[in-house]
Amino acid sequence: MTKVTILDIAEHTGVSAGTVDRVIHNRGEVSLKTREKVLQAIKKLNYEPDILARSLASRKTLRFAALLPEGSNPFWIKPAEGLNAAWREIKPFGIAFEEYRFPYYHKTKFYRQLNAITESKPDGVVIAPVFTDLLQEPLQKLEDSGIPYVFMNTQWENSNYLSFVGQDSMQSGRVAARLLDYCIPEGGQILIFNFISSKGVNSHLQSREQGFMDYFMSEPGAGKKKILTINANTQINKDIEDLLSYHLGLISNPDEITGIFVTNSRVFHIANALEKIKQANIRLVGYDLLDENIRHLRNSRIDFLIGQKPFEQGYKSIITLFNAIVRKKEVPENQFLPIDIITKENIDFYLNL
Amino acid sequence: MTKVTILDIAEHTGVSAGTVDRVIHNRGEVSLKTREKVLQAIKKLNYEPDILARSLASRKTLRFAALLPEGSNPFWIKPAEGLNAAWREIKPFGIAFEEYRFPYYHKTKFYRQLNAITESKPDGVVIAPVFTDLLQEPLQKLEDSGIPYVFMNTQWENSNYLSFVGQDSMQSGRVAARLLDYCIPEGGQILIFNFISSKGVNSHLQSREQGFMDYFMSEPGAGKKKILTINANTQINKDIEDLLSYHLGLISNPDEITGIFVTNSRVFHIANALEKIKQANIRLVGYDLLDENIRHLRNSRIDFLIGQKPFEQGYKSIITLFNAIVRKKEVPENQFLPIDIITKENIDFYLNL
DNA sequence: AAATTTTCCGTGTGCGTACACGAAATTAAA
DNA sequence: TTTAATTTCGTGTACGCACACGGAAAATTT
Repeated sequence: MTKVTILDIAEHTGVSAGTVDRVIHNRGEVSLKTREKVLQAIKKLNYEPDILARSLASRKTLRFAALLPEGSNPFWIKPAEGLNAAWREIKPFGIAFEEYRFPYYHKTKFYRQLNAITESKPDGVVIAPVFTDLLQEPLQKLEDSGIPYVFMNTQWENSNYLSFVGQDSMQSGRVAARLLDYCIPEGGQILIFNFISSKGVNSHLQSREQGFMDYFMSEPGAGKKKILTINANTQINKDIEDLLSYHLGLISNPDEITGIFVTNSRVFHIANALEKIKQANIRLVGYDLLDENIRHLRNSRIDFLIGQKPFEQGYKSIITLFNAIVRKKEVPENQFLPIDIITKENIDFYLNL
Repeated sequence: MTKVTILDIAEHTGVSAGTVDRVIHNRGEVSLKTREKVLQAIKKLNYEPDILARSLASRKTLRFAALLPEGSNPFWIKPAEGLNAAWREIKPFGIAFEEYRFPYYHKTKFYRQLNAITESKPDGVVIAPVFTDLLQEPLQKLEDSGIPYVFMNTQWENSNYLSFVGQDSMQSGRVAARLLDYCIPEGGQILIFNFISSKGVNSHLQSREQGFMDYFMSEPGAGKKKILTINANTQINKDIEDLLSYHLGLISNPDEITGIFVTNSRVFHIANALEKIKQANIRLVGYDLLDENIRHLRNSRIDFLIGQKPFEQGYKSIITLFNAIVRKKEVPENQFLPIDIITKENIDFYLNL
């Protein structure tokens, strides 16, 4: 039960190791006849190359690149850590890795960096496609060079990505809906709060909202709750407070609103505002384990956070490239990460994911 | 910025590769003076061995073993898959792996298998210590042989395990409590249902119950709910139905019980019984993604399941051995996996974890 | 001082694969 | 048929490390 090597199948075929190597790598210079014989022997002896010896002997180093926002945006710290953690593991296999960052809202630099990546001709790319308009052309250039790329966190349908690693946005909205539905009594009113931005991409916010609405449309018995949506284009505390006060005041009975769903990680702004305008007893659900959100979850001003496993998004993206390119495995087109429901009680176990 | 090899530090020290190799492996036959010089050079040049070349050159294969219940118990299928998935990844490094199984309730065979493992003198072991009494002695034999072992799923404090991979049972009880607390109105009554067994180990059931109770003791405003505990030593449908009917009947107002917490994966029994005795509108929380539980979650007879990431438990246990033994890394003493909160809406993303 | 032992160290080979180089075999051109 | 041009294949070396073997140097004994 010893390991089958390249020499075994050379012997078995009556040729030399070099020849076998040539057919394995499709490097030509082998007659069709012997080529067939070698291939048969490979199948028969069930040979599979030793990945260790392979990358030891191969002098060339593969280069991976990643395009993602700068760490100044707190959400993007974890994915970067995941990328690098995965890289450390595959580094011994002769993989180089370079990050290309851009300021979160800076569309121009995003495209510039993407082109820079294409020009550097890496062997694989991870992209967080924060901006999706005008993505067609630079992405096409990548594809023309035959460079595979993985989408991380956000998806861009109209393209031939190798794999997508992230969350099912619409379904995460349904999860949020379920939680609020359980938490608040019949007749309660629910607020959806969208922090939209003219500069960034908001498509996943829409998906989340839609999933949320879907739930209340389809779940039997849940339709009795009224739902109100606010789209806000501000992050200024005072504005948010006023906005909330106004909408809470609109309702005849101010106690009626009993739940708020914030469709992104800015939920801490709402928590702050609710505290300021002295509104307790409103269930609050939002996204992501930012420090400020964690704080509010711990002191119960936020009730649920939905986690996206940002670290794993990065980790898995790199591993996907590795599996596809080095191990030559099939990789799934979509890798949906779990939609984590996080409370004060279980948050400690999600902090590094 | 090229890679530092054993030859680089040999040159730098003025000795040969063989000598460097001897000090790296503490194989003696090196004078104290040159030994020091080599060690300094290693530090200075920041040398770290190439794990690929290392395991390629090393002829010896390490052997890992795992002790866990048979797959006839549905819970233990996933951990076994995780073990094997991890093994496939590290197999190229010359790792062999053997499973030792035992019938879930068969204490004698458990110990017999544990001793068999010890006698086979593996290089690392994963143990699911389902039975903890009398564990002292066979475990001591393992330790005397200097064989490191990882606890999977269950912990056994009184021992020098390398690492524990599993869930914080008590905290998971708190999570369950939080969920029921949110779901049911003030004045509602809650039932804790323990499926105890005279044959198996119940310690984590106790922890879960205690965490559950703790929550209601400490969380402000939550204490207003009455809590009742049932310990059942049966898995016969009729018995369970009678038991539930009886306790539901005990209460003056039968509608008062609005939540049931089942402390293990047998929650499907309760779901079945509730259906049989025509009790809807009772929130039900339990553990683990068994097929029957999933079914009930999907048709809303179970509201929340708490997931333990059984696949990852297996996966991480093997990887932990690998990191400790092959990569010679520090491994954390306790590796608590997330306490997943699972509903109908997000279950699809947890099925393989 | 020679003989013996002990300590210390260098050399060489192999792990399984990649790839360059050149030789042999085949085919095409003369 | 001879020679040149191609095609096809074998050999050798390298990747970074582990380990066996044996030899030189030092320490110890006669």
